[in-house]
Amino acid sequence: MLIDGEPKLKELTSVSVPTVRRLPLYMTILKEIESSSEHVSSTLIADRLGLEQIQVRKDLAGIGVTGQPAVGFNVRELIGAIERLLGWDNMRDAILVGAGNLGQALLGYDGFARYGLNIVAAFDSNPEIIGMKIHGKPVFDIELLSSLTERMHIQIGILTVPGKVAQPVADMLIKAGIHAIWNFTPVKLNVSDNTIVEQVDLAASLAVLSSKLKAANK
Amino acid sequence: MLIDGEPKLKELTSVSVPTVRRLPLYMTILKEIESSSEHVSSTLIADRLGLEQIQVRKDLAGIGVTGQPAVGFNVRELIGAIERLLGWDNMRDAILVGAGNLGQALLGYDGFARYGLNIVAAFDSNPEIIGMKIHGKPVFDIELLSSLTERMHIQIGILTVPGKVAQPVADMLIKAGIHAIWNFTPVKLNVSDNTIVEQVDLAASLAVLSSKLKAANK
DNA sequence: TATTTATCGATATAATGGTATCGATAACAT
DNA sequence: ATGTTATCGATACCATTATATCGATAAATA
Repeated sequence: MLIDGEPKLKELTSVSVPTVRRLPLYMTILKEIESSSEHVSSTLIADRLGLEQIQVRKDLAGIGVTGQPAVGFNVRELIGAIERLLGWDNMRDAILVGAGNLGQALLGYDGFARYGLNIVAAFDSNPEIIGMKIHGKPVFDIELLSSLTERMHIQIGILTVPGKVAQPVADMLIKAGIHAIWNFTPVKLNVSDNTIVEQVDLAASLAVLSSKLKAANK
Repeated sequence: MLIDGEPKLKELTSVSVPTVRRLPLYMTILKEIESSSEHVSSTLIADRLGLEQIQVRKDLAGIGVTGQPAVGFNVRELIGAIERLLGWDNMRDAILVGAGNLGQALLGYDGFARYGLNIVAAFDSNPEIIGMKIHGKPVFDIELLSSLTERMHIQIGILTVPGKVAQPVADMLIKAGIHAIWNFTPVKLNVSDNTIVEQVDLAASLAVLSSKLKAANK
């Protein structure tokens, strides 16, 4: 509930989730043209991404940058604004729990650096991989999770364990001081309000694909 | 544009994407309780998933099943309806292109069978892995893509190649008769209207996580 | 210099998706 | 038998997101 007389700070009116999800797309375009031109129009960005100019303009207005009529937006200013908003300007450390197939793939994905994400270590319960290095990252016994994470003040945990243990491992993460869980398991996690959970839902994505294909085959 | 007198067939009014994305969640619950009870209420499903009863009821109404007041929905009927809508009732074959880190992880993910998806083979250009079997799936030279895919009448292609080659490989897939591309690259693909592209956008997901974390740290 | 064009921002409108209300039904308990 | 409770479906309402319109600005061109 919003109290009426309260000052509505620009900083507090958060950008909408759909907008945030599009920001990385904009970033890709911006990085591409950064070297070749100083300004960019909403039309150009929209065309490259198959979006509407208006939507792009509104998104950019939402993150607080203003363009110049007949000129466009300053590319470097845009990049800076998006990086700041997404926290890509300074690296964030993360740990990964569950170094199975998917976990190992994520450990080997070097694209995260571009997004300001640095996976410092992995944890697992399988004695066969504990002690190993996977793509250069050490794999520790999950029993050590709490002490290491707390000491390093890590806030982000990437959850790639089997679904059956997702909830208990999530509980461990939270106890260890993790504030944000990037959840690759298909399990709906039960967490308190001050923990952020972002779900990567492959099943949902596949469902959309399947239903469209089914509809097209009719 | 909808002509006024036209009959509005129930079959053609497609279910909304947000609804489709929730169907796999419902499925999980339904499978869990299938053996223990014959009916299920929207309240129960909603509670388990942290959703609203009304939303669940509306979704289920949308896919064409009706419940019984004071009783609930028939579990098996629901399962059947969702499976049919998503095409999970009969297996769909798919091929995967790009057997790198992520590709190998997906090849090893046995959960897809539950979603009616069967990856029959992988393709890559790296001579070191061509000819190998990864998690039991053969890896072929990408040059063979067209002939094999066409002969097997495969419709779904999973794209896990590096971003730089995403577009040309997508073109190859389409030429080979693929109708639906599950795109794990961060590249916006340019395809004709009759090709379905479903994007798995990790960057978008991470962006949401980051921005929420940033907001929480304020 | 005047005109055209590309572009923006502000405001208004439309579409979509989510939520609330309420009457009806059937199981269960009194 | 009657009342209470859980549940559904239909309708109405609200919130969010996307799109359209239009006047203003500045660059480019005639």
